[in-house]
Amino acid sequence: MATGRTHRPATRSRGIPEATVARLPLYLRALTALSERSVPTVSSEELATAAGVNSAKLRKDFSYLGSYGTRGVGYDVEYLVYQISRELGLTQDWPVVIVGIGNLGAALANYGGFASRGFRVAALIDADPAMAGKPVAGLPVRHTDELESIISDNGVSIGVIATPAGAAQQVCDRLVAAGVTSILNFAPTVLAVPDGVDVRKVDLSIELQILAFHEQRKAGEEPGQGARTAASRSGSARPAAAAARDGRKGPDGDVPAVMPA
Amino acid sequence: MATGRTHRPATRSRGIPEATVARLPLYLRALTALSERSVPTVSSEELATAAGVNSAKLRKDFSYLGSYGTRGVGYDVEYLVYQISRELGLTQDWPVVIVGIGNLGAALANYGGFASRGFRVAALIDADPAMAGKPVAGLPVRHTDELESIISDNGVSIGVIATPAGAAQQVCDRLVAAGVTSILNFAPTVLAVPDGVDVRKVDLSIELQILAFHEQRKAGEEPGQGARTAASRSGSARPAAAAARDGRKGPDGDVPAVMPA
DNA sequence: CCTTGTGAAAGGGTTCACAGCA
DNA sequence: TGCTGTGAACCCTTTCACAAGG
Repeated sequence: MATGRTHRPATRSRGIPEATVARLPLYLRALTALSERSVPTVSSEELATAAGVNSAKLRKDFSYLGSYGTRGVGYDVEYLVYQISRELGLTQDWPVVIVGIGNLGAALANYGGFASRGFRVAALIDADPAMAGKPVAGLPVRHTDELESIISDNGVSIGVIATPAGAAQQVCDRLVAAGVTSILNFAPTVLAVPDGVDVRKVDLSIELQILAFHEQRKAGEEPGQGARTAASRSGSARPAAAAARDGRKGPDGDVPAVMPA
Repeated sequence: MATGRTHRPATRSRGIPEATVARLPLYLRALTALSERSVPTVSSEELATAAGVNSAKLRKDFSYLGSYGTRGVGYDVEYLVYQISRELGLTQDWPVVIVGIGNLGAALANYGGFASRGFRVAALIDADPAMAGKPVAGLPVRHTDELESIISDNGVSIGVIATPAGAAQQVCDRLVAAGVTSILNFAPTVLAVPDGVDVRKVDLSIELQILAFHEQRKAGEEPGQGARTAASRSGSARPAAAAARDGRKGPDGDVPAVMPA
């Protein structure tokens, strides 16, 4: 059948487990904040708290990068920021294209965290001719016809898809054919890509559904009090709570999406 | 400070592993598409392909829900749609509030997949007085002052935060105090919440950084082996030169986000 | 003392492979 | 015959607990 690949070649390269890689950005953010406050060193305990994980996990994660800490003291903030940035490949600048400039695409284009950390929006692309030339976040929107040339001219290897579900696969195919090897997909569809291409997805409705699942459980076993009904009020129910972690996968098509491309 | 829970008595929920719960929405989407095409039954193999997972995993997942399939035949589409919807708590309507109506908030408000399955946007809330009353996606934007009353009047238990990072924790606290027990956070911050409250986060820059990590690896070892994909030129991994951005600037847990709340 | 770094134990999740049944 | 449902193996991740070392 259709490829359906969404895998990664096994990231065998040199250790570092996926779960750890997924947390490095979190550590980096916390460290950057400390750095701005000119904090020289942090303990695994403090940093872990700031990043929302537990210290054992953090130390284990860092152990995969090397021994960057000092026993009895902690980690040097600046040094760690550098090491993690390097590990994540953020010491270089990655040009990115965003396809589908609707509300979502515009929001992404305006997103500050973007430009600030290793990424640069090389171009905004939309299929609507009426959008062409219109400035969004300081950049003129380019028409889809130019997609291929934009990618090769700028050496873009990362693409963001913010089109409606119906256009996603088509856009994806063109991006890949033009040389993009990493895709961040906001459209609620399972993208089929050849081996060697990484796809990560962000799906609003999936997240909401997962929350609804847990919410339902809470309502179902409300302690004492009577009246509950879905969404009555009642603060915390049973700590049947949570696990907010990240689960990745590829959704499939249906749900109307967010914007025109 | 401190991230609320760090420990959980183990997902006692009611059997169903977290990983499975995270995939149910995928199956549901694929099934809904089949349902619309009036396909009566589907095999684990077909459905798995449509959902982007492998059949063994899918069958194992379904086994936690019960034995809804027929050996030698497959699964009844309509029946499964119902069972999964029920399991996810989508047979009831969940009122949701979106706080922070900038580009992102507006995109979320316009998101069709929302209303279509179990969720209903009860209100759009923003801190900017100028926004008050302005219609977005057919709903008038309400001012933050009304947050508490909106939540209790509508029995809202799920809230979406699409504000800048700086306002997120504060908004979160108010939501929780007002009775919200599930939060979907789009702001790049670690939210601290009391036990019993679920938080899931969607973070653009984290996803991009993870992609960059893998992209960097690809660039590093570009194996001769042609035909590694449809991606014509392996010119992938072509980080533009560039040192980086200016020293300071404020990329961090305080990244200028997407919109005002 | 203090905190890191890490073997080893414990838990989940994924995959295998086949028994069981329509 | 064909496909589901599932025990068991396997593998990845998290947690524990302590030795190592500033």
